[in-house]
Amino acid sequence: MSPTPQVKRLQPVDVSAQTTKTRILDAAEELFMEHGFEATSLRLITTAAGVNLAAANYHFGSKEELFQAVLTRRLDPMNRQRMDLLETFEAAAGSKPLTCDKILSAMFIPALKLARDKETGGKNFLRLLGRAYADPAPFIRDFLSQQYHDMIARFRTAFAKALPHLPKDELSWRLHFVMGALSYTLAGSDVLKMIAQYQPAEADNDELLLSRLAPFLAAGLMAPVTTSGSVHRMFQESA
Amino acid sequence: MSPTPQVKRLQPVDVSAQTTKTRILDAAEELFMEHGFEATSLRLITTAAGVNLAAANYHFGSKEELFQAVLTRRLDPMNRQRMDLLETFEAAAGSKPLTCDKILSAMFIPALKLARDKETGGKNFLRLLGRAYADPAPFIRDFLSQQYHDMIARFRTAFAKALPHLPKDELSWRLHFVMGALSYTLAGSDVLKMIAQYQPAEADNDELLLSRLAPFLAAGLMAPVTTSGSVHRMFQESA
DNA sequence: GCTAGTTTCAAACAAACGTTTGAACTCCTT
DNA sequence: AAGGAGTTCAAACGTTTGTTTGAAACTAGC
Repeated sequence: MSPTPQVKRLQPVDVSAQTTKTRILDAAEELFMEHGFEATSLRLITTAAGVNLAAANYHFGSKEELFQAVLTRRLDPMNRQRMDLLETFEAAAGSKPLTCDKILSAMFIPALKLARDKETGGKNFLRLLGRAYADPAPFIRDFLSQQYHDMIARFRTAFAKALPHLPKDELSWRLHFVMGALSYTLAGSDVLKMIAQYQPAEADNDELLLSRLAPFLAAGLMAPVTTSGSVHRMFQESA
Repeated sequence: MSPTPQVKRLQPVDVSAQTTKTRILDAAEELFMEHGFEATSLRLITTAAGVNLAAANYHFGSKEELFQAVLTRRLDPMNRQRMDLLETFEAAAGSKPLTCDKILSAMFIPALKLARDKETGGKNFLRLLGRAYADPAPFIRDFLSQQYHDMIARFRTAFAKALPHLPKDELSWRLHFVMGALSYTLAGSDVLKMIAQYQPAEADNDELLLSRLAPFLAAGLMAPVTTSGSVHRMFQESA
């Protein structure tokens, strides 16, 4: 009846073997992505991971801490890569300011690397990240704003050098739009069908997707500053 | 003991008086916005509305149907206004194609009207809409894609006329980015603090917010088409 | 002023939730 | 081989969830 105890270990020293902890993380990553935080139960996660229900609380403490662990696992290295890459670009450019495209590529390339390196996990994570960005739960928003704080500050100063004519507050807004469009695009993948019915084969190709997003955002960042009240004027005319 | 029955009716014919149904809708709009769909219980909604718990199921059938009713109440008229306004602009322009700014304003102005007309409900709804756009729940995504279908199709042809040089699939992507940035910006309001710490007083001013978003998006829409593989090249260089 | 139809109400329903518990089991050290 | 820390397990905990129920309250029409 006992499950063949004479088999001592099939892969005895494989450190990267699917431990209970990583099995939970992987399953949670996929399910949180698919259904969101609230709609995903620990029972669903542990069943998908093939582990006992109590293992989730044992290894991570609570459901919220598990969610944060899922995010940290990949977000932390990715943001570090982004800052490192930006620094590399700046060092290569010497005293000259970087172009917007170059700075944007420092944001996008680590995301692309993540999407292609790990076969399934990477793409799942980017989608999960995009959705977490829009989640109203305070503990998610607080966690993300803390995780992103350094990276955003770093890129803001880089963009400020690239766009010296732009007022500081205007730059902050545009940076906000950039992060929004990026998150939303990553989270998409089915709202996407609503607008772009063409070439469904490329819908899964994150690289082509970001190669279209980058020029769009670069142009937006470099747009001339509008005189305030122009939309207000438009509104008055048509009301 | 009875609540002053001799007062026949204070506002006897006020059709817009707070009926149970609209009280539930108003409370649900605010609470769904604040906590999301899954994290908002019917008990929370009915308590906030000051009505009995069973009233929600009695008037709307289920929680999902209540959510859809909340969305339809304002989304339907807003999208109709958007299409009407676009038609007005096109009629005024005669045979000449509209500018991107003009088309974008046809998208934004009805949203602005909604945000300012009804004191609190409007802003709540825009935020709720932005969050619903990122919600993974299938019934929400299906509902929204159906609600937006006609409007998106209408604006796509308008943009196609304004940007005849743009390939059709490229336009679809950019339209996707526009909707994403718009939704995300409307949903923001606290992720916002993460990036734009300046002028917190204007953080609540949707008009100024959209007046900054519109030029950003117009520039993105009019960006030159990039040769494919440029991001791929960037990636290869830095890897 | 009674009746038929609509709405409100308190109470209960089964199901699912996150978390805890204490015993069983595994594996490494001594 | 024994012991002990680390891990897994089935079972149960108390809440909370969306929804249903049947009686009470209300609002008309005749």
